[in-house]
Amino acid sequence: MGSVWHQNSSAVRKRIQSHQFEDEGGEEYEASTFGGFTDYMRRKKLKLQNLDAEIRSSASENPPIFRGVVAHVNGYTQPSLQDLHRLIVSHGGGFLQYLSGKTDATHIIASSLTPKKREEFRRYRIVKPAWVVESVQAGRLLPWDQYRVVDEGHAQKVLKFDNGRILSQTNSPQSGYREQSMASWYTSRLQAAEATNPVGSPSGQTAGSVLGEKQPNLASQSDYGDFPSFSMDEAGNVQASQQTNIISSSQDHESKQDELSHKTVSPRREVPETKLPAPQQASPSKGEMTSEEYNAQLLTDPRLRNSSVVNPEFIQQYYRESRLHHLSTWKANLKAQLQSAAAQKSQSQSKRAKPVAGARRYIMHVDFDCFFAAVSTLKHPHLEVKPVAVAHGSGSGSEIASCNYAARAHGIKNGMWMKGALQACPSLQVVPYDFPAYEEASRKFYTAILAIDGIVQSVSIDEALVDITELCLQAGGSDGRGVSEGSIYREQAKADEIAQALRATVKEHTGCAVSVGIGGNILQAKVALRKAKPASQFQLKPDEVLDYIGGLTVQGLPGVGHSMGAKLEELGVTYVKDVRELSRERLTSSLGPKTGVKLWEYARGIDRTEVGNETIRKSVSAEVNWGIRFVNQTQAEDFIRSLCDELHKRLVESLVKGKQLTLKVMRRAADAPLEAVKHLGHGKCDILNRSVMLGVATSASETLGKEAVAMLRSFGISPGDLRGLGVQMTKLEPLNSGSPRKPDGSQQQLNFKASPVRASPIRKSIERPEDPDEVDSPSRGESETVRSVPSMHESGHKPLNVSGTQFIIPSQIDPQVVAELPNDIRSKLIAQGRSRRDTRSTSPCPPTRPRPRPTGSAELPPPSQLDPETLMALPEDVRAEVLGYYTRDSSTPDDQPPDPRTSAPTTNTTTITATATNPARPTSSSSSSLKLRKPTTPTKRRRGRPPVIKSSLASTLTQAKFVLPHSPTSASAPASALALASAPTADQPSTTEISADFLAALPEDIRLEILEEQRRTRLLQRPALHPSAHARPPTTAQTHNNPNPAPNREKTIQLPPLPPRPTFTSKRLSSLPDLRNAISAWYHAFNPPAPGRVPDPEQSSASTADTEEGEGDDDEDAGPFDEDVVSLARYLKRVVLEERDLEKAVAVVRWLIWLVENDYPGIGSDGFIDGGSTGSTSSQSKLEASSSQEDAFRPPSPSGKITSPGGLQQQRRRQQRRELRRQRAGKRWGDAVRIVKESVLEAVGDRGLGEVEF
DNA sequence: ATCCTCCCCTAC
DNA sequence: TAAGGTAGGGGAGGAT
Ligand SMILES: Nc1ccn([C@H]2C[C@H](O)[C@@H](COP(=O)(O)OP(=O)(O)OP(=O)(O)O)O2)c(=O)n1
Ligand SMILES: [Mg+2]
Repeated sequence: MGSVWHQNSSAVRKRIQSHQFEDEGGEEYEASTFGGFTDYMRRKKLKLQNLDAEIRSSASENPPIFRGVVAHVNGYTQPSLQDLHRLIVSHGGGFLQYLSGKTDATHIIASSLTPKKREEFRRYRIVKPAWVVESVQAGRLLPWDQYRVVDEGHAQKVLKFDNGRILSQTNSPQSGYREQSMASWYTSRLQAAEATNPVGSPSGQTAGSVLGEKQPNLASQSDYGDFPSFSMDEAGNVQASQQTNIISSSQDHESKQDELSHKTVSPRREVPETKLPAPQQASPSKGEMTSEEYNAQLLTDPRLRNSSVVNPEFIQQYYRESRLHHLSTWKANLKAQLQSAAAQKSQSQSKRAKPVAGARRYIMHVDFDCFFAAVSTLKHPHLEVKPVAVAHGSGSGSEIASCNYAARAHGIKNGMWMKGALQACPSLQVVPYDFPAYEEASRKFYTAILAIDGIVQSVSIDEALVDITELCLQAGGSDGRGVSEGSIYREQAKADEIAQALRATVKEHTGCAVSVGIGGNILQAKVALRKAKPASQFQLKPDEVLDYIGGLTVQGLPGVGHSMGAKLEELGVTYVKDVRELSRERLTSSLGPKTGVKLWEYARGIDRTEVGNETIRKSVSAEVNWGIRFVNQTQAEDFIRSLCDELHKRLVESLVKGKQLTLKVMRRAADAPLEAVKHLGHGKCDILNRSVMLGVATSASETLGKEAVAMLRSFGISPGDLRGLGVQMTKLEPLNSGSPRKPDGSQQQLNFKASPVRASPIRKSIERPEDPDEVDSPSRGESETVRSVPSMHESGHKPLNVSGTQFIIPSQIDPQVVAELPNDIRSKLIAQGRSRRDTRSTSPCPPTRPRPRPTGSAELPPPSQLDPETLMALPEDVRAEVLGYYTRDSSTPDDQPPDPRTSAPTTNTTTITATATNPARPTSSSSSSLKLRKPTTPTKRRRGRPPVIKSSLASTLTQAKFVLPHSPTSASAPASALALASAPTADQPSTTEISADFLAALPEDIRLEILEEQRRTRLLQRPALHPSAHARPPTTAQTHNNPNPAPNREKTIQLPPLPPRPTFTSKRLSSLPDLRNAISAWYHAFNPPAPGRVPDPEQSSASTADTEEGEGDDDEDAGPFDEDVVSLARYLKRVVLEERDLEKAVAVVRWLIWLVENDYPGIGSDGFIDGGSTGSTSSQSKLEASSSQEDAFRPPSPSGKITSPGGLQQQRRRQQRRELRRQRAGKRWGDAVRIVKESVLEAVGDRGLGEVEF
């Protein structure tokens, strides 16, 4: 298998998921059985069907304690949904089976919530089931607040272990009522305790211990406490006591086992204690260090550093050692190879008349016995009869990929963690992986299988399905339909014979045993294999099918895992035969149409699936959820880009490109310790994902990297809390048309029609021949990714729904064009096109809405001629310009009316052709070609504010942006999108590059940051150039043109927040980098960081622009927009009330204060209070009052303000105005601070918390 | 009805 | 120490 294979390509669809990763609990893959998982969502559905009526009627004399309460139960709950329902309804309450977005449930009952749900229910009172139970017991409605589901679902997770089972997971359904019930405050206490006890403390398990349950040893798999690396001691002890035996590959002998065991004893790792040397910290509430600090310390150990993401070669190194990665890769390659072989075969020989309709069939399922273990053991013959397991080491968190039958006799299973395995079998021998040997054995195995004249389908590296119907029927001498006993006998004998021969062959060539299951269909072959298993074969005859299958456990059926097993159990099913008691309807209503039918059929031995069906790849992805320990955002972003390079490589290998990119993130759960149980493992996490529709299918790593980074930023996750990252491409298309990369991709042949291709150069940058990749996305900033564009279609051209108005799309932009824009830009343009969707989905995507633009922007201008592809193909800076132009427009509606641009543009000179880039998109675009209008004016403009950020900024700041981080907002909030990060960013292409002058004028820290960013960008880009497949044009040179490598433009500016400042950063803030970023960007947008703005060409232009608007005026634009302020205030309030993260809110306020104080001493802190009115009310009024003014500033605002465009004023005048404006700005910022502060205080009051100091 | 997105689940 | 990847099936629920 190691050979090289190719594949074909494509089609579309798919995405990733998000949920909480619970597993830690059991063995990851099979072994499981952990009790609790059972329910899970099944209930979700079942419950929905009860009717209140019955309940009510049945219980009437209960005190109506729930009068006024309308509840909805989410997820698994200990008193079951039905019970809760009954309790509530019978005690005067209302119950909603479904929560239609806007309905009115007053309370949500849940024991825990997934991040998604959490977000979805953000506006409700979320209480634990105990509230209901205890209220009923008490005979009165107890205060719900005491039963809050803390934080997110995670919070309580800790408590979960209840029955001795390990439920580690957050939501795992299982928790018993008890834990759920006591939870509430109790829970919080525990959490607090935990928090306090940082990582290191060996006691990491505080929670567990407190509860006392902690589970027995087996807990091993739980991420909660068990053998966290920290508690190495524990682990060590355990190990020591057991003495593991590791066989080195070269020599075997158990004798050496001791080495390892010994070492374990020492507590080596940096012990927890270290943990806190923490410098800053100081913070009160959580006395722990931040995740970044922790990671930094952790990485002090060179060995750890080497095995974590910080190592540049981490990805390669990791994949080289990842068995699961190998399994997946092998499988994909085998599949491709076999499919292509089959295709060729069928082509050459037309044969294959399918067996007649109702004919008997003979299918073999062939599989190596404990594959890895068997092959690895070949090198250690003497271990053959001992319990052996294949793993990377004998440490407690090492996973057993495969274990032999001797080991299984002790209860060990594949996927189990070493700790548990050693407990079950102390004498377990651990042998190392030998991937090349597995490939070799597999190669021989497939060779033998392919020698059979049957239809082959690979299942995995060690497993295959072979349809030998034809061979058997031939041997039997019938068409397979007759009932001649003689024929049937001969057929069956033939099948056995084939299997026998195959097993002998494989055994002979590989030295390992394979077992064969034979049956009349895939299902039967598969279940027969189980019985065949150790080194044998078994043919399940037709007349034995029902009995045999009926005696299996439902989970023994393919496709039935813990979740479905639990649902079935709830339906009273344990064995397959029990399924037969259920009607098809019952099954389909409980499990879904397809699943229900499939199960019904499986229970009767029916399976219509054919062997060898061809399939086309629908997605390509790359992810790493181990070893992820970042100290800062840059590392995270660099890593993501590396992953994108990997993804790019895989896309090219598969000859596909895709239109939808999805980022998957594993974030340390709120209640998870900084150190996972498993060494460098992800531990308990929340899984989040977000996707973007790329207007054009691509495989360019730079594009992927930018989009992925943007999405990552939009999550606003503290880098130290990241535990896993992945990128996936879907909506695949063949790479065919243009070469994937050609240097210039220029021409995608197919597409562009129109204009001759030439790079257009708008502006300087042109020169770069651009690599397609480089060009791709124009802006980089963090934009929020809007995935929106929901409607986009395959062809890509479904217009976005830019429905109307919301976006202001500049006049002439064609929706299609918009659709094609890179997402960050697009998002700006489009605000929320998807708002609806947003709502529901998780994504916090921000529908960024541009500021409220008064304008009716709604109308889209006549379609422009911008060819999206073309646009994508442009060099980044050029594209930025173009986009900036649009952006600008959007912001300034005024201009539009006339639409000068439109017309103009068209005519305009430069046509951008696809210069580079990806082209490929065939068809599509051909039609449109766009022309740009003048590039020259970059437009930077924007209201008088600062150069950078333009509208985007504005938009960003609007509510949309300040959305609670983790979750997507629920429907209600329009704002859901968050994209904080993005906001600042930049969209603004206008700014394009950063001039030297401008840089010079920046504060040192910022400047360094920018430079660093640029450097990084450059580095990254280059590499991309060589991607194996194609060589990219060395174009890089281009960069030179601009003083600043283009890409960064403003974005850079906003980038990172300056470390220096915020002292308060120490705390939680660090976890909100994006938030701070957004605030900084927002603030600096109005208050340029550099003392005096510098005259820089770019800048000046920017300022000029400012002037334009601003000037016209007066400065009204001197300060922040009220709506942004209000938005921030609201957001923070939500942070306090819903996210319940007061510290974060306070930190943000402080950050703002700090910024303001810096520029306007005295105003930010207290001074503001005087002038302002007091009370929130006043603040409001104030806002309103000012608002009128402000409108003027807004770019979009329709008010005619805009005025003199040309505004080139003289500097003096400008200066004067500037000063004036400065004063006003100071006042406005002071007001902003006050408003925000009050909002937080108000929230604090609502929560009944004590006072807060800013 | 049918499609689409976003998950969840399963398998090795 | 450990290397917890990856793709497809399918359900829920909204849009069409
Ligand atoms: N959780 C798992 C399950 C499997 N594998 C790898 C190692 C196995 O050897 C190989 C094949 O998986 P099988 O399910 O076929 O298991 P075995 O071949 O080990 O055992 P058997 O087939 O005898 O049950 O896949 C793994 O790494 N991790
Ligand atoms: Mg096997």
